[in-house]
Amino acid sequence: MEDKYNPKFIEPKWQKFWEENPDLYAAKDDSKAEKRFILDMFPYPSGAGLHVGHVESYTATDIYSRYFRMRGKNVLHPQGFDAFGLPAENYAIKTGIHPQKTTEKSIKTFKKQLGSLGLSYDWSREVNSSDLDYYKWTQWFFLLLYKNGLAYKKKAKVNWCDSCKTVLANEQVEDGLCERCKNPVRQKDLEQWFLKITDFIEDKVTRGPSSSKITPGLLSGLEKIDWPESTKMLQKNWIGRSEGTIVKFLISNSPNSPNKIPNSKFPISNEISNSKIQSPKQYLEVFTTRLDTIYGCTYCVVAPEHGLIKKYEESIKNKAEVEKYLESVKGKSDLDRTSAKDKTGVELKGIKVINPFTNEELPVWVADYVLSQYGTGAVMAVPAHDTRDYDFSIKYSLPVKEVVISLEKAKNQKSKISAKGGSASGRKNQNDNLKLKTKESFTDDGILANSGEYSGLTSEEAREKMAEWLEENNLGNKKINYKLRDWLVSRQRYWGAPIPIIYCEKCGTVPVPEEDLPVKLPTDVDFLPTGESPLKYSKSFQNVKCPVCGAKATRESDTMDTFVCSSWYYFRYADPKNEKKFASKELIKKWLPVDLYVGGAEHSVLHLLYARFFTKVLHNLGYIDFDEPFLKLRHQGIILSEDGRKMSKSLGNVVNPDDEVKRWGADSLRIFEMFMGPLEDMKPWNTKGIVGVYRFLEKIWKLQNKIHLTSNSLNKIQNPKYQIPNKSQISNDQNGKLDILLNKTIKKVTEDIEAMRFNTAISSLMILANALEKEEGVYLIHYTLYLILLSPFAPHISEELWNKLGHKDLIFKEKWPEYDSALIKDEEVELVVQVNGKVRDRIKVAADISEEEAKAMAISSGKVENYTKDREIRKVIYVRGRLVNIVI
RNA sequence: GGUCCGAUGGCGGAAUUGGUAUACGCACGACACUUAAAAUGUCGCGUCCGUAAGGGCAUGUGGGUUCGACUCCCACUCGGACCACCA
Repeated sequence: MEDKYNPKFIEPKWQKFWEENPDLYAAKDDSKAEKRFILDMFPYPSGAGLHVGHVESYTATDIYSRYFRMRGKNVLHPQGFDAFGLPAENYAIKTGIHPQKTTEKSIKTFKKQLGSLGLSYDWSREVNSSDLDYYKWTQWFFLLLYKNGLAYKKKAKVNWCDSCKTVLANEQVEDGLCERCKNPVRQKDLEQWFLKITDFIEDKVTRGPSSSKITPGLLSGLEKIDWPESTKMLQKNWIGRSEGTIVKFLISNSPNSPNKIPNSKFPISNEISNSKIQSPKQYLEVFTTRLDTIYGCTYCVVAPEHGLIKKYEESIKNKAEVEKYLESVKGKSDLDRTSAKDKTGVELKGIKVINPFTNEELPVWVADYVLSQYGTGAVMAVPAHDTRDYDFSIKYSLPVKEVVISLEKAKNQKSKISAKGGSASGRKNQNDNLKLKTKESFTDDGILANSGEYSGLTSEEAREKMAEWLEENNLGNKKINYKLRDWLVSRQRYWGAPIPIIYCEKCGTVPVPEEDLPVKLPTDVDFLPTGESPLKYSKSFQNVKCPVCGAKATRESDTMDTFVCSSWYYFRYADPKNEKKFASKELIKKWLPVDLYVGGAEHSVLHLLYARFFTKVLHNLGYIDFDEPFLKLRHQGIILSEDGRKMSKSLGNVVNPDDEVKRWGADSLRIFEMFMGPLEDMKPWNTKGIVGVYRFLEKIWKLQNKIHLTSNSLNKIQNPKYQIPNKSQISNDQNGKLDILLNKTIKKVTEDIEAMRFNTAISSLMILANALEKEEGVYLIHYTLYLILLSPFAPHISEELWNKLGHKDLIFKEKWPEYDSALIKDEEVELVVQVNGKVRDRIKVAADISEEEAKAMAISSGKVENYTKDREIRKVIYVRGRLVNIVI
């Protein structure tokens, strides 16, 4: 009786076996073999369990891991759980069930689901960021940063979510809304802990024992790592480095204004020089990347929060109007403020500044399109060359003055000028031209005009020269600005790692001594959010003795952003049980950095930037000798639902991997998800598609009945340890074709796995299976090698069939086959014969045919002669093994 | 608005990186097996003309480079992702 492929039976059987033999997948700390650290982003154990996106990336790393194990590498392929976080706490608020309980339960479900997929994790190294033994080290990291001046507390305007009642990092605010609950975020002043990530943007001299070394910064470090270009670009943009200049605009009518401007290039106007006041000069500092446009500056704008307004309160003549405006801005949420396309502002009447280059007196406006946090919170407005300033100038009828013209325009004018033969008329012409063009701003670099001695220079040259002049005269300096802010890590939440700080009335801020770690999360808390951390109301937690003086003191009641926990977890896998250190130096050296990291692109900035920061800190302090944690990074693409939309509970179009495993088996689900398309691509689910993969596995199952022995191949059968037949063996062998195909498949599958092109690897396995199936009988050697190639993709069926062949050992203990390069070359090839690039014939020739012979054969081909008749052959192009192109 | 990416049959996608476009899978159609259906197997499956042999046209649109372009260059159209008043 023929047995049928039955994943329901064989998959649990092998999963049980693997579970009972955890050593099979364990990474060996003491092995001398070359290591491979292959890592998945550890999941947040949500109550919803695993989704198909998890399956996609976990299968990819599993295939990769299994492949490298078979290549004799010492593979570290661990998994763990990012277990702290808001959802569990929110659930606790709703139900009163402690987050620890729900988290434990979710983790159990997750592990069961992961097990049902046949993933080859080394569970002996599991980490859980909410475990005491884990967050002890998260706190240790905080102290490390604190002790090195990289963690500090300051009062700051923070993003506050009224619904979550907590602070959010800039990165967690989307469109002015809370990333999690979509509530509008508002600004609030709070004392908060920050980590100094901005210290590591640029390269940095190390502080560790070898202080002559450099820690490459977050920017330059991107250059040497194998990450998707788009991800690197996102990080670069997020860091937002821009080179510019600080320019000091003299506040001309301040109570302390000087009577003249030193070093000005222009005679000072009477109005200003007659001013009587003679005391320290007051300046408005602006930041600009377009210093070359400064002759076109027609006013300045400060942010509503800018200090100037308060300082010169008395000089402002339209105080009521300004105050009203400031009030209206304050009422706006971040969303209103950034989504408003219409720019608003009010002139600060009575305040004037002086452009250091032109000596013109300019009005100052306040407007909320200028951001207080960026640069100096003040800008010079050049309507002719900045779209925002242009919009604003149109609305409030402010002058527009063009001072940069495009290269082509400059050329045209030059020819006009020379045609007219006089520079005087030329200049006039130029001015006319400038006045005409006020429909929109020209924001590109170009050639300067109307810019005094700088006219005629390119923008780039002008920026250089102008900055020099400013520096010489103490009126400004070059400055690099970044969008990236320091990382705010305080959260007014319970379910996170407590910040290990104690506040003593006498001693002030005191770090918890290392030997007192961990600072344990108390259990006597009420989860209902109050705007303060629930820890604040736990007596057992709050009241402590000051570790320095022993006096009564209180603990910091905020917990850390969960991204702190996930910034270092990959180190812990190297040495997960260490009680003395976050990981020992030797084991870090053995396993890290991570060779392959796979996870969602949504982490392109947050987690991946923070993790790099932590690694750079450790490098800088001499703990480790590498400075990038993840050498190679790949993202799995989002799997859409069948209708092309995103899967979501509310749309009811979520595919549950459990259902698919139940129906088709884990092997089918694994292969199907890999076969859908390139790993990184976004692709829709196709319910019917998995059937094809199931049929493919069924086909392989049935092939076992075709294994047969011919007299020709008897030697192979008698020797159960297979070997690839050599060329002389196959020359008499009817199945020589299959040997060639098998070798080609070995090559293709090997190369594709290494490049993570799993979809084409599977396709080539299907082609070989189809070819084997067409044969009346299949050689054992072919089948044996086939199963080995299949095993990383479909571990259960491969192991079962291997076992049925009578092997005592497991298939994944087998060596990955090498292909025979002599056997991947066809003896005969099909040459395409083209006439003028169009295919007209195909001829079979020996693979090693000479160029002359090939050309001659092609030309004499009957079909070709129809086209070449009566025409002269001008040229013949030969591409070895591919084609002959006859040009007539 | 900016930046980046992409566009190939009815669908997911392949194409040795400038050399046979549409591999592999799904869907579909015909046939075989069956009382019937399912399953399975065989064949077909870009499009147009043609009984056929064969030929024309096709990789979003238009142009260019080349003996030869899905692949390189220019312009445009559409779609997606990210950022979004960062001076």
